[in-house]
Amino acid sequence: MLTTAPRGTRDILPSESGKWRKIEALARELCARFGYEEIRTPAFEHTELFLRGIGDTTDIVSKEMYTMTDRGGRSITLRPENTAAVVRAYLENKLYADQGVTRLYYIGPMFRYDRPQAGRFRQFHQFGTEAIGAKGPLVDAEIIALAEQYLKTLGLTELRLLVNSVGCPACRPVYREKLQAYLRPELAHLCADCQSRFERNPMRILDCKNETCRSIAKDAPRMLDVLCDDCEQHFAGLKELLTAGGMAYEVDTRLVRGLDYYTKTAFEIQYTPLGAQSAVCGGGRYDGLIAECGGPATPGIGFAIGMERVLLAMEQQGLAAEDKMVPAVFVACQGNKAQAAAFQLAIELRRRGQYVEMDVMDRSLKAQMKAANRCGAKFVVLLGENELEQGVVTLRNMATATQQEIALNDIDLLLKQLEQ
RNA sequence: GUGGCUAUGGUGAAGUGGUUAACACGGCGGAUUGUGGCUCCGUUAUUCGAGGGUUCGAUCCCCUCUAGUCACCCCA
Repeated sequence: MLTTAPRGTRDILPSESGKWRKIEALARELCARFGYEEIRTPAFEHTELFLRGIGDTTDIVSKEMYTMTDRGGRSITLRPENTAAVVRAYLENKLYADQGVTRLYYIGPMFRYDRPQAGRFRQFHQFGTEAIGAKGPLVDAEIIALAEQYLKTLGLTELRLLVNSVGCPACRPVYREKLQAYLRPELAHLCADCQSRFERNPMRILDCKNETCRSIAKDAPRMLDVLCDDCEQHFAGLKELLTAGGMAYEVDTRLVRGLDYYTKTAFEIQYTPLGAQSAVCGGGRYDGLIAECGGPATPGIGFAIGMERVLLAMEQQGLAAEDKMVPAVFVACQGNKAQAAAFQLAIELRRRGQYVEMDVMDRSLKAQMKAANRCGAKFVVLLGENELEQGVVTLRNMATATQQEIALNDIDLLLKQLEQ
């Protein structure tokens, strides 16, 4: 127990953290290009925020949240996703006063009490963006472009962009009734899950994998046929922009997101070889969320990308290469006095900006040379009793196996030689 | 939350109801006097995920737990 991380969590070790820095750096760079600025919100929020924001009948809220009472008697919850929290911060800090649209991004851990599986963790990391304040399809397209560009720039292929419209408060209830009317005669034949979905969220029945449910749902009315004029125009506009932007997409009328706040645009980017956890990016529009949280009626749209899944996909495609840091020089020494002098030299070189390796285990010179070779150091500075007496240092070029002596106090010359 | 499979050293793994748990990589030390990469030699698991049980005896059999993995579910 003491030596085991909690279920569904994992350590990101030095051998992997380089990959993380790489994909995080690209996220930041791309966001900068698109004008999105970073926001960092707390890892936990008042439970109420998620109940209201995400919807208390959703799976995420009803069975996957890490909720606890703090010592002050407040119910707090580790964030299972970050859109609700960003909206809260947006309202609390009155960011709407700044300008028309507020473009934000975040990178950080999320928490869901799920059964762990490849690509599914209890603590996982999302890179997400939110554009709050614009209602037209242009932001939708912009944000989809950002997500797509991110995944493609990482080198991923075999990506599928799925889009759909889930309607709005004007047309969704109409659709919901139509769908229920269609399904009602077959209700008894649906699987247990779908029977409970019938009242709660009938649209989810459409993407049930149960065969009977599938065949029943096959000819069900489609949301797209019932969209109100506003939603229909919005969706048409989005498709046009996606095409204009050179983004290949598929309309998936069954695409339903699991969070209640979505309206109009819903989209997902899949990396199909990942199997059951193929959804690498999910997002959509949430025009009602901000009002639901007590703010002025304000439209918004965003997406979230699962970093662990991105890394998995990259690994599968052999893209997980990372550049290892190579020291400019390895300072090797022999003897106590020489060790002190070598330490002094190493510290000075580091002050001057060099990556310097040095043995700290009193190992033999031979062992130090081996270590120098292994870490890929281009040079070794050798400082033994002989050198110390003469006030010099032996500089060995590891590739050519040539050596020269340099005055111990001539750091500038040493640095110059290291440049070669 | 449901079902299936799995669990041996730092890593990849072989193995058997019975006195010493293969092999490979890696690590460490060495192959004359202060020096790497190749080669060679030595060394590196009182222990087989944890806890119980069966047995004269279990890493190999049974149970429970824990963890991983796959499918469902859910989602990123």
